[in-house]
Amino acid sequence: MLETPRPDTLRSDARDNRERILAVARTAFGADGLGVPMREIARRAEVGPATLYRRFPTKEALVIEAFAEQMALCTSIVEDGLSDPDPWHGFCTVVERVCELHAGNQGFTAAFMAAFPHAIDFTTTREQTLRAVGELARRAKAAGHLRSDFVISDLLLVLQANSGVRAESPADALLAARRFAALQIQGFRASPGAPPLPPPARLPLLPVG
Amino acid sequence: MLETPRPDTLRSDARDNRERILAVARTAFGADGLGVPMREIARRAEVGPATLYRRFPTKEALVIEAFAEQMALCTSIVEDGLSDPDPWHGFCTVVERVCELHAGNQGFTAAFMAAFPHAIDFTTTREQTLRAVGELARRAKAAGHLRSDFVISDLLLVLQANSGVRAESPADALLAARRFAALQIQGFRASPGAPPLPPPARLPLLPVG
DNA sequence: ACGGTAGTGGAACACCCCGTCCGGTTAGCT
DNA sequence: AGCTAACCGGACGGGGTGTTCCACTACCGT
Repeated sequence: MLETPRPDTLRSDARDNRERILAVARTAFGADGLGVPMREIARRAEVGPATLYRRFPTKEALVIEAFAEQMALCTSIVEDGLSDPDPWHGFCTVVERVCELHAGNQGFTAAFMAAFPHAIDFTTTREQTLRAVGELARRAKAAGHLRSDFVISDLLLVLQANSGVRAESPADALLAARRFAALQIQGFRASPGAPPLPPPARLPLLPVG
Repeated sequence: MLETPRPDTLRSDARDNRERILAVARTAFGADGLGVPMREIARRAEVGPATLYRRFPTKEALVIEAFAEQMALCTSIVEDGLSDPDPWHGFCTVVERVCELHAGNQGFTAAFMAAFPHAIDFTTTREQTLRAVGELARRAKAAGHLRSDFVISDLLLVLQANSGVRAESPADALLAARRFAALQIQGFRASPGAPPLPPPARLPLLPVG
C-alpha cells in the first residue's frame, strides 16, 4: 500500500502510463471479467507491476477507477430514460442499454453488484441510480404499460442474469444481450391475461469473487 | 492421475468413503458452485486428499460423477414435458423446473454448459435433451402459444442467465429462480402485438472456469 | 490369527495470484 | 547538464489450489 498522489500532479510519462493502465484495465476486465491478473494488466500496458501498484494501491482501487465512467454511463442511461416523455419507452430503452453495456463489460456487472468495502461513491451512485429507476418504473406503471407487480429488484435480477450470459465473441455477446433484453421487456410488459409473478427474493450485494 | 477400479469391486470402507465424497461434493458444488476446492470436499467428507484422488482422478471426474443424477433429472424433466398433452403447459413446466433445478445446484449449470474434454456421455446426454426440447418447442409453436421466433439456444440463454442469479440463501435462490422463470415464460409466450426478437447469438460451450 | 494388499492421511510439489521491496536505469523538468 | 521523480524487472512472502508421494493402517481371505 503505497502513496497515491493526485493524478494531475504527475509527471507527463507517469500520466501517460496511468491512462494506458486504465485503458488496458477497462478492456481486459470488460472482456474477461475481474479475474484478469494484475500482472497481465501491467504486461499489456507495457508497464512494470510496481508502476501499476504505485498508481493503484490495490486491485479493488483499479477496478473502481476503471469502471467509474461505466458507472457514470449507467447513471446517464437511467436519466435519459427518465427524461423520455413516454415512460414505458424510456424504461425499455434503459433495460436494453444497460444490458448492452454490461454485455461489453463482463467485469462491470460483478463490480456493480459487488459490495466494495472502500468505494463509498460507487455504492451511493448505485443507490441513487436505482432510486431513479424506481421513479421511472412508477411512471411506466401509471401509464399502464409496465406490469404492476414489477419491483426494483427485478431489474437487479435481470442484470445479474444478463451477467451470466457468456458468448464466444464480443459481437455474439452483444447479440445475446439484445435478444435477452427483448425477452425481459416482453416479460415486464403489462398484459391483461397474464398470471401474477411469484414473490420476489432478496438479492444480496456479493463480495468480489 | 491414478488407476480407478470399478466402484463395485471396492473394499467396504472404500465404498463408504466414495459415497460420502459424492454426497459432500453434490452439496458443496450445488450450494457454492464448482469453485469449492478439492481439499474442502475432502475435509467435509472426513477424508484425506489422496483418498479423494484415488477415487476420482481429477476434479472434472468428480464433478461429472457428482452431477450425473442431476443430468438424468434434467432429462426426465424434459421427457415429462414432452409427454404433457398440452405442449405449451409442458414447455412452461420444463422452464420452471429446470430453472429451479439449477437454482439449487449452482455448480450444475456451469457443468451443464461446460465443454468437458473427457465426458462423452455428459455431452451426448445434453445434446439429446436439447433435441427433445426442440421437439417440445415445435409442438408448442404449432399450438400457437410459443412465439414463432423462439429458437433452442434461447433456452440455453435463459439457463446461462439463470445461473448468473445469486441469492444469499437457498430459499431466496429458489424464490429468485421461480420469479425469473415466470418472467422468461412471459417473454416466450406468443402475443399478437409483440415485436419480433433481435437475432440470436451463437452460445459457446465454455471451458470450466 | 495373520499376512498381503488395497486403502489411507498428511506432507509435499508445482503452479498461480496479490501485494511489496529493492538495485540499477531512464526520462522529465529546470 | 544535473537533479530527481518515476520507471523497469526481478525477487520475495504469504496464501490458495490441483495433484502426487510415501510411510502407515485396516480390511478380508485363508
